[in-house]
Amino acid sequence: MTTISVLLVDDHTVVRSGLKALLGTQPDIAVVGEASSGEEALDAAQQHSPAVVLMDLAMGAGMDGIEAIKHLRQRNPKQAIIVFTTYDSDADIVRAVDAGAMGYLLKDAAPEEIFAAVRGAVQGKSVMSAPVASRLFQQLRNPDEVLTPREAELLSLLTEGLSNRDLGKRLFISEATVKTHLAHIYAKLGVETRAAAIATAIRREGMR
Amino acid sequence: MTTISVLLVDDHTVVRSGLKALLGTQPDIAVVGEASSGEEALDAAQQHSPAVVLMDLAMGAGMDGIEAIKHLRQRNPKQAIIVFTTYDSDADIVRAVDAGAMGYLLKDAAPEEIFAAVRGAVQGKSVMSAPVASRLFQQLRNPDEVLTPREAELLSLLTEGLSNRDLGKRLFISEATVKTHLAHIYAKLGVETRAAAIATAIRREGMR
DNA sequence: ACTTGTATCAGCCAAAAGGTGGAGAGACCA
DNA sequence: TGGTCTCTCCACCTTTTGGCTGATACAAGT
Repeated sequence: MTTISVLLVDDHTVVRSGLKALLGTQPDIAVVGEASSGEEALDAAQQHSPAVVLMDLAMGAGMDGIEAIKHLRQRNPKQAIIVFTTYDSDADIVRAVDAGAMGYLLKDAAPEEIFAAVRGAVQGKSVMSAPVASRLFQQLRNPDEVLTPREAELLSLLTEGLSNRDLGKRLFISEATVKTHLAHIYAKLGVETRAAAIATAIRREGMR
Repeated sequence: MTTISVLLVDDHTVVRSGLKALLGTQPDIAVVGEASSGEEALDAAQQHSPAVVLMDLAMGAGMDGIEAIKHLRQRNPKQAIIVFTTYDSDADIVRAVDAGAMGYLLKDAAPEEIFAAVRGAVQGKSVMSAPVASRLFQQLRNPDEVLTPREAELLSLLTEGLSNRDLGKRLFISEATVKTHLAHIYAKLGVETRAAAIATAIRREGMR
């Protein structure tokens, strides 16, 4: 039996110690490091080269989870990354999978689910919480209504109340392109205005 | 030295074990029970009569945190209840304090903060995370920023994505009046656009 | 009686957003 | 190679929104 080394990335101290306590009960799993931000995660991964990285997507300050995942994948593609977060937002799921996440767990997952995800990840298996899986399944059934990564990115910024101009600046694209993306997003979400899009996004997608 | 008995209420297993691990390092604090829902919390409180209840506001199903706090206070007013949650929503803070919470901690609080809150709570002291305190302070300082009932009604409909015209029809007022109310709402929320108002309302005020 | 707060309405103007109909570049796949 | 996606950009036009100023009416508290 090989021991699986795990790196925990979460800006909440309690969540980290909770995971550590839970994973500590498993003889074949060892937490080798902790990080509370994306930047720290990169350092810690460099230092410990864990087999699995358990990462929260929402980090208070600095690099967000998605960015961190991309960097981690780039440096060590063999490393399995499991997202461990509170919400099952469509956009986040798509972006995380796109960035290279192997699994997607919600924080209310049962301990057994977490263990299974860690063990599965090192074998190249994708393990995800049921609500997440059902969302992905639905997306496969209706590919027309799935936002592209770029659109999801826009929608996410949209829910922060930015104007088209600000969106353009933030994403380094012209206002015209912003409007094009928005039109597509509206069509896919089945709404006519940005207000409705934001409402739909936050309510339906669990965005915050 | 008296040992402080604590009951943990959170629907996330990892958060519970994290808190347990953290609090376990303190000789004067003992976790005497855990619950993952409001209903369970009431039972557990009855059984263990803990000195302090650490409770998450957002519980997946059934009774929410606020309801649970009210019931707990009713049964045992001497018990100190500390809210331990992820977001510092204005509405949640007010409602929790109103329901009888002694403290309000955010999940990214440092361990020392948590210990201090538990110890302070049994002495009747209110301990809260800095962002929470600053919000409460701001509310006391600026009663001007409280929405009138009519404005709140509008804001609520706004978060459903309605246009000014639709808002007018729904509330039987002219579009001009809608615009007036909106201008007041924007000023009070400190935003310039309806998009930002919706984002602020849903995120900060806990509207869903 | 006077002030304050709330709710209602109007008009004007500038800015932002949305609709329509394109179009080119790069990736990927059959 | 041809088709399909995705992302990017443009122009033109209409609708919507927001900023500003000002007004009336009613209720409640001082």
